Amino acid sequence: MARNITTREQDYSQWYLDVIKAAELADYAPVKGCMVIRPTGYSIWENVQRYFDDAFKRTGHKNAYFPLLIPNSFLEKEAEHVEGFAPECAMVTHAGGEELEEPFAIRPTSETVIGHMYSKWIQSWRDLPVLINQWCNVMRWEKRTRLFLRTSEFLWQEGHTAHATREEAVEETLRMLDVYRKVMEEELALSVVPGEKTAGERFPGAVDTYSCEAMMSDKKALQAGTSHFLGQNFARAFEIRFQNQAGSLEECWTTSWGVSTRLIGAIIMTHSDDDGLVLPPRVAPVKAAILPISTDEKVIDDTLLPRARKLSAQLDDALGGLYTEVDTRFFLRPSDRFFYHLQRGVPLRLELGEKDMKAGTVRAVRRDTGEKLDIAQDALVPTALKILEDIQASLYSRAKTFREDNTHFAESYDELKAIIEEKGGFVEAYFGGTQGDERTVREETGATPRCVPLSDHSTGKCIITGKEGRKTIFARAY
RNA sequence: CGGGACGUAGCGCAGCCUGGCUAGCGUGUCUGGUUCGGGUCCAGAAGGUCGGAGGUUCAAAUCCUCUCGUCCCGACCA
Repeated sequence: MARNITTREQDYSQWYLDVIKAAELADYAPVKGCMVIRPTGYSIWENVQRYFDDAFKRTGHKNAYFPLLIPNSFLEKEAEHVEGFAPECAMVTHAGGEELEEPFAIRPTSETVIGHMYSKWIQSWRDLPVLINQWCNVMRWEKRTRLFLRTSEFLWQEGHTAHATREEAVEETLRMLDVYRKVMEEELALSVVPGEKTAGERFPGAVDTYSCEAMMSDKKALQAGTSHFLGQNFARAFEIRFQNQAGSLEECWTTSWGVSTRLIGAIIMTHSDDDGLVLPPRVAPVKAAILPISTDEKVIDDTLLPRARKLSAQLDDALGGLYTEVDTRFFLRPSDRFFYHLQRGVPLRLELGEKDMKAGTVRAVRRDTGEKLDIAQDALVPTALKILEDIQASLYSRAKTFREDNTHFAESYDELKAIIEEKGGFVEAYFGGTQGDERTVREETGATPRCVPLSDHSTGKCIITGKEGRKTIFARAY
């Protein structure tokens, strides 16, 4: 057992922080609530980014960049938006040694500037749809922060689209939600429930908000990504209008959607164990670590290292990138080197020792299960690829099973209370209440409505009001 | 922002109540030896203006005041 990591049972929050520290994913910055994303953590983000970015491009979106500073007046143009974000905005009041006439907000999200620009760019129905995404940092002055899950500054992607019709915009909102779901499941091995947010959980300024809700290994929910149908709210506020084919002016229908570095927190809390980080191969910066093992310098130089390097090159070739690492730190004992890769979540460790050279094999050890097998060196590449795929698949199915096993149905409010208190996890129940009812549930149970799953259209008697309600998932959330 | 706790070596802590040798311990780091296929063992060494400022005192890590910051629980949130 890792002696530098608190067990999940002892203290889940501490475990989470210990895992991050041991894997050197991030560190605290000198500014309150901010973090430094260290190279290993950033590499994970780059992988995550690439999968999403590819998916956005395939659905016709292009990247652009909008400025960090937003005139304060912009935020005030949309009533709900300003109410939602003003309290957590950092403002720039001075520049060039002078007080500014109008303060600038450091963007908490970019609907407003982008809306402003769209109003200039969009004139005609021929200009639509506009499908733009940006990768950037945003700042929200949160009261309580936690590495990756909630930091004052975070990295994310925000897609902003404008359409001619309501139907198109709704379709886009749901399309991107599904893109999120797919990437999260297939690449990050997260099991998520796509659904619609209730009124109390809606994005400020949105007509409808959708999210992908994931379950962490402590059974708490984490909103892993959101997609908003903004209706004509922002188009109205920023005068994003187009002339239709009949020649009259219409307001656009807009959407926005985002995923952030929070996803790294989701990956950590979904897959890792008490020994440290466990990464799905598809997001791991190093998919396989190759460790030549010997104390004999001559053996190392003459046979082990050349072979290790060759295997590494072959594997990189097959993986289509620099995803393997030859660990040449012979000044460490093998067990210390094992431990190093173990805590960094390297999915596959390949040991190459004198015994292996004699037998013509490589000792492969899986991070997720600890399972060891000896692979013929000739067959290493296809076998390693297969194992990596298997790790990816089994991490996903483990996450899915865990989520399903910890999802319960409540017939009544009392039952919901009992499940939240005793078992935790997701609780499905019919709900058709108001925002006030949502608040009551939160105050009395600590749980909030996470989403109304898209896959379940059933209706039933609301556990609070007794009227008709939709199947809704409640959980305590991050 | 409300309630609670805490700032002492990179990290984790003891010492403080009841002021007083050269401020300790674990771990990590460095050196030498030993060991070496899932965190060896032994020896030695480096590393601290005790969060900061002010005060009380012959004397402050310890007592008092202020201040900055962190963590936990709530409210708010990707």
